[in-house]
Amino acid sequence: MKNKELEAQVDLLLDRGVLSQFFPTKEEFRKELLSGKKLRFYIGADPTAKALHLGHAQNLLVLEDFRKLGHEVIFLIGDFTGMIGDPSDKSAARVTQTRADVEANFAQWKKQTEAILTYDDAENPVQLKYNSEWLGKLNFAEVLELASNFTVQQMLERDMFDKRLKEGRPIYVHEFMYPLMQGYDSVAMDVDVELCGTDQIFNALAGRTLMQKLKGKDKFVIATTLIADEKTNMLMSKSNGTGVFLDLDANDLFGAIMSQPDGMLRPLFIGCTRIDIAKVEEYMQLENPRDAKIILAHELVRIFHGGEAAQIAQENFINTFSKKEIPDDAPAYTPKWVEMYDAHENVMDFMVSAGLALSKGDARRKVDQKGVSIDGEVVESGTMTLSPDLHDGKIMKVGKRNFIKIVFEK
RNA sequence: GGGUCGGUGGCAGAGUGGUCAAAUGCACCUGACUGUAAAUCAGGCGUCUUCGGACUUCGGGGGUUCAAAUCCCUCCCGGCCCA
Repeated sequence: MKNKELEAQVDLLLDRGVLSQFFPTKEEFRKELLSGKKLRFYIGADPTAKALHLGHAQNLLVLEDFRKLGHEVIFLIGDFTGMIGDPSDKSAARVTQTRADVEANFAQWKKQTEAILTYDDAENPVQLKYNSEWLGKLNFAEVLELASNFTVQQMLERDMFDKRLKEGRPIYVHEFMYPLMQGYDSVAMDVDVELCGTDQIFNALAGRTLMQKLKGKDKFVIATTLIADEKTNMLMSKSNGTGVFLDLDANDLFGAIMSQPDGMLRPLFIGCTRIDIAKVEEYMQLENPRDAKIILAHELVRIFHGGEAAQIAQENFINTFSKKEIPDDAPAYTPKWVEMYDAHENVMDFMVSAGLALSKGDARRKVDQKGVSIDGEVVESGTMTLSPDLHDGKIMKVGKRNFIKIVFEK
């Protein structure tokens, strides 16, 4: 009886569509999961940014799923590997981070992931580890020993290196070490399963090799799909303008989801929510994709900020964008008194000091382009001064989504 | 060690004495259109401005010139090839 139930849960997870590649095979992994053994899973991330994004969230949700199945799970902070940088781009290769940077970043991460990872479970909490703990202790001889398990040709098989070689771009020797380090993480933690994105398979397999050679153990590598637009195959990323970071507040997160291209809908539903697949397909059939997007946005905000926040964010969004109403929770800002002119700031200065424009020039441009309005009335001149009589309590709108309430001191 | 090419705006990448605040693409901003978007179209995208212009930018420093991203010197950094 119990087995049937487990089997159903395992299959639900394996077949959802988030997990796309299994090493050695999906069947063997499934068998292992059903064997009743408690497995040790891990997923790693380099703390190179202040905020995690939805791609991380997708993978962490899977980690949590396995935790709920009773397995031991480790969230590995790659503080050591982060100092070298995954060789995905050259600039990252030379960023060195201090211990303080790493810790500051991770403090943010923890806050961002508390909604999806259970750090405080009494029986089986998500464990945190830092890979500097073991990587920092290896001496040169040990590193050489590790390196002797691989050939240069094997390293060159990695697409990234191959591509760079062909393009005549540099490959630094220490970058070859990256897969080695990530691989050693597996050995040091003696894990049974590594979860990663498909872009990390090469590194994870290096760990599989090391596990076999050093421990005589077969590590599973389970890769999640990267979140990508179904129509264009464009990855969700900051540089494509579709990156969604987990440090957004409820309103901004809602808006960020709503501004995703339609092709991102299904991947996000599948990867970043646990809404039933059949239900997801139902949503995908809705006549207006916007409605499905609202459901998605609502669900994601609910996951990260709670149900109430999701409701409010949704109402704000509909009022602000669909009905073009002005949100009533706009942050307030007080115009400064300018002694020299014996008056309050003009519109441009106000925009700059309230953070609505980067510079006075930027403010001027926005006004010239009719992008600034106060209570729905377009501001024609940037030199118009704000006065308590005319503007107190009114809402200034800059662009489509930036609002500030003008509040004078009484 | 030798040779050679190079370091330009958030990124990629033109420009090689004045017409350069520096083409173009991406990213970004504003407007129009929409389903919020995407796509498309229009405009913008160093700072300040009394809108005439002023000021600061092309790896660092120094120089030549009426005039330098562009020429020279020097330092720093990198690619490629040969050894």
